[in-house]
Amino acid sequence: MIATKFDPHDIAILRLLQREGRISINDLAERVGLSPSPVARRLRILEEAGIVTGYAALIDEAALGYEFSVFVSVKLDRQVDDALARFESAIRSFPEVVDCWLMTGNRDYLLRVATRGLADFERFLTGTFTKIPGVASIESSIPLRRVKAGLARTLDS
Amino acid sequence: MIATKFDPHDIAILRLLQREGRISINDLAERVGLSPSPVARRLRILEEAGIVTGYAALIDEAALGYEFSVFVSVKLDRQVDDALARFESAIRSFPEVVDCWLMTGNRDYLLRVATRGLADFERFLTGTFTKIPGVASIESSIPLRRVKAGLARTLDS
DNA sequence: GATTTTTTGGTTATTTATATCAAAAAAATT
DNA sequence: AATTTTTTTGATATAAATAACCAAAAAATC
Repeated sequence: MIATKFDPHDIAILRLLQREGRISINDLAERVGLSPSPVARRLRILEEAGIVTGYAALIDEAALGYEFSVFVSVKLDRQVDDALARFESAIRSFPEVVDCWLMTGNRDYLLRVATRGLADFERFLTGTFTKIPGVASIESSIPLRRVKAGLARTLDS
Repeated sequence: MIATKFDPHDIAILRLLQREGRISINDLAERVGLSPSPVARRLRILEEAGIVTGYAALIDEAALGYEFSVFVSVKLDRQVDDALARFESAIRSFPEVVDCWLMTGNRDYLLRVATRGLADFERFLTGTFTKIPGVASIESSIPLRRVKAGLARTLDS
């Protein structure tokens, strides 16, 4: 099932929903220059085709107290499928791990961990993270500030 | 204006909205065990207090063709405010840059760039990115696969 | 150029959101 | 401990949005 090509109306719909995920169909329709019916139908198709995978409320991490992020790069003992799968399964179960990528190069994973502060981070690292079997070494980098907060590529240009 | 403390109802509302950003107030109410009115009011307050900063449709990057991400770490010539501000302003204007952090340590910025492929990435790098004044050196790391896709810390635990 | 297919936009029934207010619950005061 | 005050809730009514249907228009195909 190859995704059929999007026309400019679809792009306009996606672009608006990327920034205003709770906008009404009526408002959407007005701003893309169509009537509500076709917009609702197009959106339903985009959802069913898996282009729009969901909707999320954006919540201020700092307001919740999770303003302290750390980038952690990880090296595993062995890089066989089994070891990767076990590591990834653990990662997915930790709410502290916000984002995680399998990397090329000399490090195996890059992830971002969000906690309430250095103390919480240490607790997570020593109490939980390093207990994952197969973790050979980790390297932490601490950001000062987020410059641009992205979910996915925006349809801006 | 300090954010007033959240009670369990607020947490439940935020948790659901984090995963189902377009859920109706009625459904929300049913699932948090309140009637619609107080849920609507609580949500409005959370929005006005800046806890909920917005809503976004989650769009499959791959379906749009932007399946190729690169992590780029950047070092600037100088680290004076002026240089940082100019760099960050440029970064914010590039839709290719999905995410960007100001870092401690020997590198100044860490960012993720999403493009259609290696060719597009090279075009962006040589044609756009390296033209930003003050960029001294860059280092690219290529991920194989995203293991966990995060927006922000989830309220799972 | 006629026919088929796709897309649109109007209509209506149903669902959802918003504003208001009285009752209940919680907190504060005496 | 009882009363007052404040806060939160839930019901109701009104307005708005959504979803399903269908005929008309546009686009594509032959």
